[in-house]
Amino acid sequence: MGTEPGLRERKKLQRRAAIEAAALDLFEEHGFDGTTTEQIAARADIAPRTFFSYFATKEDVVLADYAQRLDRIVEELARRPAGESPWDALRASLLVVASDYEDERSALMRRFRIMTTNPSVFARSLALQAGWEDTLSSVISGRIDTDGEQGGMLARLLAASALAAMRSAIRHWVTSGHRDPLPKLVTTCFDQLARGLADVP
Amino acid sequence: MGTEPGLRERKKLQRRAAIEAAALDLFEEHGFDGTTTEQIAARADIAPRTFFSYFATKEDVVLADYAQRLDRIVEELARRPAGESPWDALRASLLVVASDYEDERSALMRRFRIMTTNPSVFARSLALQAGWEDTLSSVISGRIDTDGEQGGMLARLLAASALAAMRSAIRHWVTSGHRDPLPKLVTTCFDQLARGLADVP
DNA sequence: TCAAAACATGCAGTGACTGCAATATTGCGT
DNA sequence: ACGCAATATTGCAGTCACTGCATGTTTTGA
Repeated sequence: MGTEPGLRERKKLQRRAAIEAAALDLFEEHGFDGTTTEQIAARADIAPRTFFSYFATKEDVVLADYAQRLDRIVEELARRPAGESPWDALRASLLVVASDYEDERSALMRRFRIMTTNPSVFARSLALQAGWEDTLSSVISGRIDTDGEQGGMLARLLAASALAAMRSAIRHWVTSGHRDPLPKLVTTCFDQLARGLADVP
Repeated sequence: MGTEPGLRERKKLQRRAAIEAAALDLFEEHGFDGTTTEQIAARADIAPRTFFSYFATKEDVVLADYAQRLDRIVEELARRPAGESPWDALRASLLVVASDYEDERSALMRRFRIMTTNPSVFARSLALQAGWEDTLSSVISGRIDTDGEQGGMLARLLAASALAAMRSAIRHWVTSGHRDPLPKLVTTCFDQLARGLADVP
């Protein structure tokens, strides 16, 4: 059970990291479209064919961190006290990721820049976020106290709104040159949604 | 200025429609991945190369209606009285599209079915919706009465939340077998967000 | 030390998509 | 009605992401 990861596992992680590093460098040098998977493979010292046993698509390399982020959110969500309202639980969980983002700002910005300048990467990013929405929605529906048949819709609305808040905050954070710390912006958005959107003049 | 569309324009529309019809049929017969652009071209009686002067990608054929939907929303948004709150204006505008959806239910479901079973179509759909968000956000920021530098973030939050409401409602509409009419579900979601998410138990 | 499982690699192929040059069609002034 | 200019369609050749399969290599656990 609790055995150390073997040589095989370690090599796999190393390789994955090597591919990622090689790819990001090349994307910055020659652009996303200007880089072929062969070039990435060459720089990472692997066979061209091997690239695709580590990443399903070229786009996925840019978004390699999304899976762990989601894990982190779900983990945090599970840690929240049972009495807490779904919205507060979501806020707290996403704030954790927000401060991760703040800490890894420069590394993140590399990926953002590639993402925002390339439609296919951007599209893939949205698809992954939709996956987040599905997951959060089903986790939240366990915390929701509604017996009606529309509980599913409500759960999804909560998850979708939370991610909308997060994305709006991130967008402002990035376009305003990080004037305010991300967690503060995220809090502002969550507060607005908690209070309701009717009062926006 | 107000001249009739010439032969050229009419033929273009006809062809576009022919390609769309051919493609949707084929997608249903052999699946999206199981259909090539050549097959579509063959059935639409055009050269393979010509397909790509009508649609940028194979995915776009499934989502051909998105552009007009957005036009419709923006148009409706412009028609809303100046005194109305941004949120109510968004609600009214999206409700128009919601009843369009309700009316075109069966035609829509064809597209939905293809969209939800194919990751790349789904991803493209999200990208187009992100475009909606951009547009709505900038239109709404004109209606927002906030001088602060965070007005942009607020505008985006409104647009993103409105679309989140719409998507949540649509999802429920589809997965629950259209038990309730879409406009009613959309209203429910908008009401919840107007009132605030803090009160969800 | 050895057999089996897991993995990397090479090869050959498919199909979306592009640029370019040639050809056809339509619009319009005369 | 004619012919020129603008605009579309078409064919061709090419690039590249991605896949299945067969083969060789490394790692593991007994």
